[in-house]
Amino acid sequence: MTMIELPLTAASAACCIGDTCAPLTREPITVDGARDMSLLLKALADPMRLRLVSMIAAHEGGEACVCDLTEPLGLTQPTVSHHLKVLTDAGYLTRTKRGTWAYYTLVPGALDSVAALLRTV
Amino acid sequence: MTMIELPLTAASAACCIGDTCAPLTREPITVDGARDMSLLLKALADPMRLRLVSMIAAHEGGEACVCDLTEPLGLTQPTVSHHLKVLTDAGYLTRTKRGTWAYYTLVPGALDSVAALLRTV
DNA sequence: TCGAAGCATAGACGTTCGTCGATGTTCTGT
DNA sequence: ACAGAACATCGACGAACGTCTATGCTTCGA
Repeated sequence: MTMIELPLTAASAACCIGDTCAPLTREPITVDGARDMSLLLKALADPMRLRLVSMIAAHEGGEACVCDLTEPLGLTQPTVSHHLKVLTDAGYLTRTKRGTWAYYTLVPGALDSVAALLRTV
Repeated sequence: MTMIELPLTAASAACCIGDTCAPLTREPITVDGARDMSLLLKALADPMRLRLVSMIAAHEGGEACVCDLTEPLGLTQPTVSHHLKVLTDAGYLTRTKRGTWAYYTLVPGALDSVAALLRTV
């Protein structure tokens, strides 16, 4: 069987970390699993990025462009774009470009997948 | 009604962040809520700390001393103690000293509380 | 065609983080 | 009382992170 390396994202995280379906409390997580999971958590472990996720979800239509998010956060546009890229690369957000605007949306079930990873006995 | 400032820990995290019981997708999280939640996630967003939590949970009796954890991680004893302190301060672990040994245990429901915070609609 | 708007990227800078060696502290056994 | 074991704390150092300014790339409207 040929194994293919796939980038781990927040949406596909549940029950796939380190090729072990056991929760943390059954047997020790693998080294690779711990690394992947830490990347997912690290992308979320920032106040501004948490607010970004929350604001996008709460925004009308479940989507928001960069210009909607810059002012309420009190950050510059490049910084907001940076945070959005981190969240998108981790699999929490998707980007859709319409005209000159870039609209960001939550990936359905992404947060739930990560939450499932934290589940213990 | 008198409000008392309490340190937010992983065990008490569920439904208490920023005084809002709404999930992230209802209305934007508060500034303080985002800061507190990021601290909880940051404590967990490290490969070695994830492995520590997992190894302690999988250890016999659900507890482990520092000497049990140093060698399998390939870290020095001060580094392991440092990580255990971070996890303990965040509310994920408890410390019990018996003799010269310090035994660490998972706080029941701590991971679940944080997982509940990530729940969205 | 050209200027402006919206966004991404690049480079720089100060801060935080993970790790280490050295040392302090507490407890046990002799 | 003392030597050793187990652990915590301290100080230092390189790497990673968050933020900024400056700049480049598209797209739209005049």
